[in-house]
Amino acid sequence: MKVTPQRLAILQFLEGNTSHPTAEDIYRELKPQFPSLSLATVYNTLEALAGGGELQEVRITSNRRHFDPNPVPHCHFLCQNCDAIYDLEMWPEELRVPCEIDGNLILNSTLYLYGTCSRCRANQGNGGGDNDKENEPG
Amino acid sequence: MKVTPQRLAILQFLEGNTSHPTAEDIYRELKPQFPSLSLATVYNTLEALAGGGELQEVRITSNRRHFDPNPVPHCHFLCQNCDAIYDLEMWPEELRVPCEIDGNLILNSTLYLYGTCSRCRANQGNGGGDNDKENEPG
DNA sequence: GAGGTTAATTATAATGGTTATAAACAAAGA
DNA sequence: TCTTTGTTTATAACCATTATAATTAACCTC
Repeated sequence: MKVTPQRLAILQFLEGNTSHPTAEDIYRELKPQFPSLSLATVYNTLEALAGGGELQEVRITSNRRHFDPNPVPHCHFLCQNCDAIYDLEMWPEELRVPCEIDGNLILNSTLYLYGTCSRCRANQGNGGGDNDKENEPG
Repeated sequence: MKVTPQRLAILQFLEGNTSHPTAEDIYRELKPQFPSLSLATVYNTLEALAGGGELQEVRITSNRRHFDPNPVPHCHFLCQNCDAIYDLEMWPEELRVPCEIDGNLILNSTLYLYGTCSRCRANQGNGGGDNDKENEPG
């Protein structure tokens, strides 16, 4: 796997990033610095990194793939009010892989939670708006 | 919500069905008995039933929605060898909803497992083929 | 460094599951 | 039976993702 400026830029953008961006998000962010960057390159790079276990895909929403540079198993929480995706460190004991359940060999697992995040709960309690889709977590 | 022959047929097809069909699967199965049936009707009906909590969507594969008539929380297991989806009754204690984690209100959750099913493990042990995509469970 | 091989990047077209649309139709109640 | 209202149907649109093929750049060897 060759080292290219595009791949370095994508890796650098993802490093420590907890916003769970989509390929499109990454493309939009890097395009100004990399006018020649192609969306296909972003997809190719993410595919390669995910395949190598260096990041995980997050399929918590119906129609988009998000990406998380943290490869350690943890669960993801989608706030259905503001659409933000949060990392939660909780991970059930039963899901330590590899393991065996009813004769099946379990090699991998995903755990997605849905509800209302603490920030939105506070806003709603204060009589704030119902649907703060812009208020992503910091 | 009106009772129509199409909806009854879809409900009847799903009742007790553990094969986790897609909308397309249901459409293909029912089309012979219902020549006028439209794929859009299948989607509409599934959407309505899922919204009413009478069945659950299973988004265990990358690009297709599967449906499960069993609304009780349980986890889903995809065999990456034969592509079959199995129900597993295991459900971690921590995932009983509603609950609260780090101040977030959790209302719903999904748990997907990936690996090799017992049937494929047995086949592989016997020197059988690697990729029995046709061998769906009975 | 220069040359050659091989893989990556790019722009763009194609894919395909799902959703939207609007007209035709049928269920349920009066 | 009539009317209203929601449903079905066929089809077009949507849009995230993938495939394609030509161009370009990384990396190895000399």
